[in-house]
Amino acid sequence: MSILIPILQGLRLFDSLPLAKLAEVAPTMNERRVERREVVIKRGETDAGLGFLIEGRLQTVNFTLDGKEVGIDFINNGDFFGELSVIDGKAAPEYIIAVAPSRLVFLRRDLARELMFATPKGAEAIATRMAERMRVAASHRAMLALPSSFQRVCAQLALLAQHTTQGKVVIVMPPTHQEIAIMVNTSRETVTRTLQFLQSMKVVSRAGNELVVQEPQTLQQAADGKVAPAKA
Amino acid sequence: MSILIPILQGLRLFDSLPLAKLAEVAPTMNERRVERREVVIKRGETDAGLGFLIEGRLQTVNFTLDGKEVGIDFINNGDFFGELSVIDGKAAPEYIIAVAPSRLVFLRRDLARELMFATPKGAEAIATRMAERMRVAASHRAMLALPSSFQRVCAQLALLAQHTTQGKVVIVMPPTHQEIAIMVNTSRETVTRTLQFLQSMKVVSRAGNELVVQEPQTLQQAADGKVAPAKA
DNA sequence: GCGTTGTTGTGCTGTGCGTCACAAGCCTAC
DNA sequence: GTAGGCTTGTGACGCACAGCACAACAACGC
Repeated sequence: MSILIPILQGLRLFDSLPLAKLAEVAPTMNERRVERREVVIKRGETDAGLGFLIEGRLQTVNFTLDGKEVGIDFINNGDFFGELSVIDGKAAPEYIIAVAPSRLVFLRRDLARELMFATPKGAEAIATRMAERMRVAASHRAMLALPSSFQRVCAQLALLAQHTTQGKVVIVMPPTHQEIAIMVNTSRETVTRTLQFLQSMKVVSRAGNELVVQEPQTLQQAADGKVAPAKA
Repeated sequence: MSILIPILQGLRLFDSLPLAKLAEVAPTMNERRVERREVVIKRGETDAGLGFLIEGRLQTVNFTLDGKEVGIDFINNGDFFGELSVIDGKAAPEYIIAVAPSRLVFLRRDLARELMFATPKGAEAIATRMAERMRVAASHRAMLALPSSFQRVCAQLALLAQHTTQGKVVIVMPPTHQEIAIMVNTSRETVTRTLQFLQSMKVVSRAGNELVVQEPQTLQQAADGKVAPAKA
């Protein structure tokens, strides 16, 4: 019996799947470890299969013709990725790279399709997950439409923030300024300046490899354009 | 037997469905006609059901807190919409409004779910369609990330363009400058100026209620930043 | 210790484009 | 016709911010 099974059971897509089915597909999957900056899926690939992120963090990115990097969104623990090609057989629209050392497994396309479509439950699980992705995409687009860079950075920080059990709001493993910049379509320097401003206002503060959001509602107001840095 | 059946058969989601099933659900749907600017689905609604656009054109839009309108994408003949709430039962993330007089029908949520999930074919159809939506969303985001407004307008025009049977490339029922502006996150004036420039370069030209793209590859190059208006 | 490489911080300059303002078409209505 | 809507076109102003340059770190290896 594969050592993967307990890991697979923790994945959202699989949590409704009977153990027997899991045991059936587990032997076909093997783990892969990638370093930071390593490419996981190339744009244009069609047969990468369905990927699952066990540990680490990935980012979907794209490149414009002039070589500028464009960040799309992050993939966190337990998420799957690469489902578009699995569903429609067409080329992957973007690159997926690791932004932290990560562990992943892949499921062959035919087996993935079987899990996804053979049962109503599987279909519902995959549709629900895709709907979630669409909602993330929608909020990301709404963010890109914000008028000022300052607002976009704040909005992105608000999206990244998570509540801890102690009621604090933190961003774990904060992305680099550069990584934030390409997500919100601005320059690295503007991100730095925005964060400087937020720190001077005591809205956020650094603590090791966490970014603590001290005033979540102020951050939200900043994203909404209610709070802005002084002109001079 | 409902007069709707032949219409429904023309819809992409239904083309693999047996006639008997269609006849079963058709009586529960009734047609609705909306005028330009009328709201079809409000943000926050949860039980609108699955909508189908028979004729006309819809646009998904959102509003920022300061009242600015943000265009997301267009829904054209034969498309369905409102699937997110049907799948996950959560609130609609955006408004859907008519940009042209339109005819639509709605399918109740429970029946829609049955069609979508009861059979592997239905599940595949809906997943494929959602994958298509995701790809559109991806290309839309890639467009929003383009550095200059000029490029974004050109890229949006390129997305809207369709090939006719005579090998010409046209944009039928072109959106107003304002509508383009909110889609590409720029101002109406910039859209006007971009179009003026493109017309002066003979890249596009107006012909009645069509916009003819005379030089599709030049338009694409403009979107890629290879062609730009003169500084002065 | 030293060098190397990646990240963050800050000043300066130029300009793209958002915004305001207003003119000029083009509808439909009456 | 004239009036009141929308949509399109164009000039002028000002500022947010991209881009450049460089300094100050931190983290790693040797």
